[in-house]
Amino acid sequence: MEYDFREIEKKWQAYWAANRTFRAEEDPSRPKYYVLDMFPYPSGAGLHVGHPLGYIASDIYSRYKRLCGFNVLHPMGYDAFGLPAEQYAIQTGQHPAVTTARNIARYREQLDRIGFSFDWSREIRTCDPEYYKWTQWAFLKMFGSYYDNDLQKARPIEELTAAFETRGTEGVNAACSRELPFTADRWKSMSDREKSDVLMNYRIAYQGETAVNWCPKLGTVLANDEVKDGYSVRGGYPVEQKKMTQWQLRVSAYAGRLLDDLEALDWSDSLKDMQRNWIGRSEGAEMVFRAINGDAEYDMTIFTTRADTVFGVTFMVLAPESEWVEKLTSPEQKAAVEEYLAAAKKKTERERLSETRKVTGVFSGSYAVNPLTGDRVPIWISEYVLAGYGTGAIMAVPAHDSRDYAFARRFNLPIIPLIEGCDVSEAAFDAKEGVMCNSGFLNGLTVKEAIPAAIEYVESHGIGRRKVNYRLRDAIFSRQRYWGEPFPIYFKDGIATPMPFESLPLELPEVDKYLPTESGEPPLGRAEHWDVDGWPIEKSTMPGFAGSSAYYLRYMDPHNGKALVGREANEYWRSVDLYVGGTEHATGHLIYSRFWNKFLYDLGCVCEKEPFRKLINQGMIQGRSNFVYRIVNTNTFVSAGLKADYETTEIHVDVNIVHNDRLDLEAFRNWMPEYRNAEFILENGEYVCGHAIEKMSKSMYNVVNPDKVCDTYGADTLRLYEMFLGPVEQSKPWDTKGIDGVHRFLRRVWRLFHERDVFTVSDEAPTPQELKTLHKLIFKVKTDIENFSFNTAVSAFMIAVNELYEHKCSKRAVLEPLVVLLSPFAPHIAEELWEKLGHSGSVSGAEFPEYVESYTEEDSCTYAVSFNGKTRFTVDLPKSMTREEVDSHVRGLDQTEKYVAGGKIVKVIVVPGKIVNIVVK
RNA sequence: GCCCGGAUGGCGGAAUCGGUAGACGCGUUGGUCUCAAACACCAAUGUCCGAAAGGAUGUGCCGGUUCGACCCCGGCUCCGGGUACCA
Repeated sequence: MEYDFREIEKKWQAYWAANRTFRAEEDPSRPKYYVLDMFPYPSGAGLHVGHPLGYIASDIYSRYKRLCGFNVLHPMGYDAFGLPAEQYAIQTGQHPAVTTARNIARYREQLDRIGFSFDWSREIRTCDPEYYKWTQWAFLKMFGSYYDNDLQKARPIEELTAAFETRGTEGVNAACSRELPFTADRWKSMSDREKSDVLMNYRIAYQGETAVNWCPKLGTVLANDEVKDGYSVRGGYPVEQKKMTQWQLRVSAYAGRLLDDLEALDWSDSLKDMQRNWIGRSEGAEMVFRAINGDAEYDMTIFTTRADTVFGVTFMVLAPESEWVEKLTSPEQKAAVEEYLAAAKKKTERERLSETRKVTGVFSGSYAVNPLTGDRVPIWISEYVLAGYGTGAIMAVPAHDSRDYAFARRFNLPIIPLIEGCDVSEAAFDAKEGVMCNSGFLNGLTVKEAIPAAIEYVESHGIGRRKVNYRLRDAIFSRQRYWGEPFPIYFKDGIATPMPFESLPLELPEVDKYLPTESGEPPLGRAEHWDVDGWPIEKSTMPGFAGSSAYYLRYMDPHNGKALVGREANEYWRSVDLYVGGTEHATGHLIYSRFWNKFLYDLGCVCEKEPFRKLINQGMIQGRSNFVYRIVNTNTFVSAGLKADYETTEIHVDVNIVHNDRLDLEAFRNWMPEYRNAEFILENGEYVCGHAIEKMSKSMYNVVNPDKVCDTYGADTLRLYEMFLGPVEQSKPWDTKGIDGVHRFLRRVWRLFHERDVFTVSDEAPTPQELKTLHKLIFKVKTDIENFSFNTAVSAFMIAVNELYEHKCSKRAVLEPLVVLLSPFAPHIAEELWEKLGHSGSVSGAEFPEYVESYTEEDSCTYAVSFNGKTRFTVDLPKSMTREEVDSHVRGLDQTEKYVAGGKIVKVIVVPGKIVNIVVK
């Protein structure tokens, strides 16, 4: 019987489904292990061979953990709300729910063919009302909470209201958008509307005006991580800055904890670094400068990390969007300032970025008083100061900050050097080193001493205070789109009012079109009866990251109608032990999810501080594109080797009609009507295509479908090959060159169990040699899986099987453990062989073979003999030999004499089991 | 600019602790089987010199530590990722 992978794979996939082999149940008698993949967005294009890479790795790990006796939770679901389905709906009028369901069915079919051990009974979809009920629930909880900076945790907003009733903002240390102190009497005199506005300043989910990334083409706002280089990540449309009122999540309140708790996580250093940079902690001081505009005077606070340079302040700068701009513009400068603001406002985010380092600015007409020197310095307005960071105003020290330096040069402002011997004639001296001068009481101190000394002075003189700032901004949480979770909020007399928990889910209403309304409202503005007792319901929907922020919790208890996750299920599964996914989520999903989890932790809803204990980032599988070269203005195509002789256009050609870079001419003519009559200029009778490594995408015609690989080679070959390609973490192009080798290996495994196509295993006792092969493999596979080094594990299988094959070993005592070892990697063939070995039930119920060290021990060991560091020959010696015995043995060898040749042995170095190094003089 | 990775044969990649560099697979070449092809199997395969034995050389570049360096240290070059007026 030949290795018929088609039959075998179909048979066992059906078996797993029918027997619910991978169903997980809470079982306190067994240790748990939770393996999670980042769930996919089901796009219309289906899966390509790059998508399953991480799923295969996590599946191998899950199956391995099962063999080790763990109760493994390994679920899968779909991140089903999102832009592409909505845009497709706009074009075709088809309801996104319909296309999404269709795409999910297709994904499921493709996933099933690869033989994953998912527990499908726990499947979730973020667009399912029974699921997004809990997304809405969490939002309402955030709406009903504030962040207490003293306790460092979220608390019910009622506690804050109670504090306001008795003492106003006195002694309240809560995260807020802006500090607006008031007394208890003032609070009591406020209208409901005013109170609502005040509370919005503190809620963890709040509505507030802020500069947002507005994408006109998509008609929606976007979060910072959804914008890259001034374009939307989805779609690639230009994005501009705009001031708008939006729902936001006070993620910034958690910045410190998000940073500190990173330490204990088993994540790669590079990913932790990305998050650290994104959170961007910087230690410094807030300092108050007296600002004077004619007769009016104000206390203006700035933030600096270089309090030591305050003696070198020669001007101040405000962000164009800063609220100080209005107060500090003098009548004489009003026209100039307004012109500058208008020009700045008109620029798109992209223009602002492309004009990086181009210095612009305008004088406000006001002055500030340096609190340490009493000097009056001018206040300017410039784009290089950001409204969203610090206080939106800075003290400028051109001698020691290159941005301030560029500005000072451009507008001829004075530059005062503060460090002995530094040269500021050409550039600023940014380094935090040297000895201070021109700095009053700081003179003579090094910079490292001066910074704390300056802060201490400032604090003790009431000029300012120590302050830690974070770069991390609050997340903009509303999108002007249809296909997302509706907000369970309505506006009663204009006051944002939560809908009761019992009314959830608030289901997405039907609309006639998926476009904004004529008056510019989001698509939900088209819904009929989108109100509560006549009060309008919020018309924005939640962003993509809402549904993916707590999905790992829902898998623990997916059918619970009373809670996101029941206490018992949560205390058993706790958190994800292993999370596998791409680095593209480093500053998005992985921040939001950690924030969301911490919030639920504060509420006592979950028992772990962090959602994902260990994280593996799988690399991307890139496409390998092929090109043909059309001679300009003809329908003639010239082979790659000859294209230099012609003027040609490079055209992507479908990689599925190219084999080993040779074009299938007939298939090409049939590919598209315009190539029907194509002519070719061949080399050696073949058309050779050009190639390049690019992102795998439909438009590059380089997409390889896993179904096709399963058809020709089988799922087990696909799984092994994707692992064999290289380290999981590494990005690599999909290149089918080596796939035959992997397939050959599986056929060889099959033949190990068969003699002339008849299943044959013997009960003979294995030889020491065979036991050694087996136990070396057990050890290697175990350590490789635990280190996520699947490529070397596959190599180890190949070596072991080659050795067994050479000795025609068909002994049960060797082959049975081999099947178990192989089962995480190639589960279908393993199940089939396991059954043939006489077992009933799945191999996943077997035990991982125990490694016996004594079988692999060598009685002799090989020494490599080197002279002056260069290895010359090797010698096998008994392991029992002592260092001295090896020494004298090697000295006495014939070969040794040859290499000593006239010289004298100075030193012999013996490293047990490794090498003998002989130094000759 | 700043932060983090990486660079090893014709190719993908091994070498997990400073100890025989190039495992394993692909490709290539030669051979066995076959009427032939496919499949399978065997052998060779870093580079240079040599018929061979053997020798020289070799992990991006320059230098250092060490008996010994792909690995550690210092200085570069190039490539990839993140981030970008964050005061």
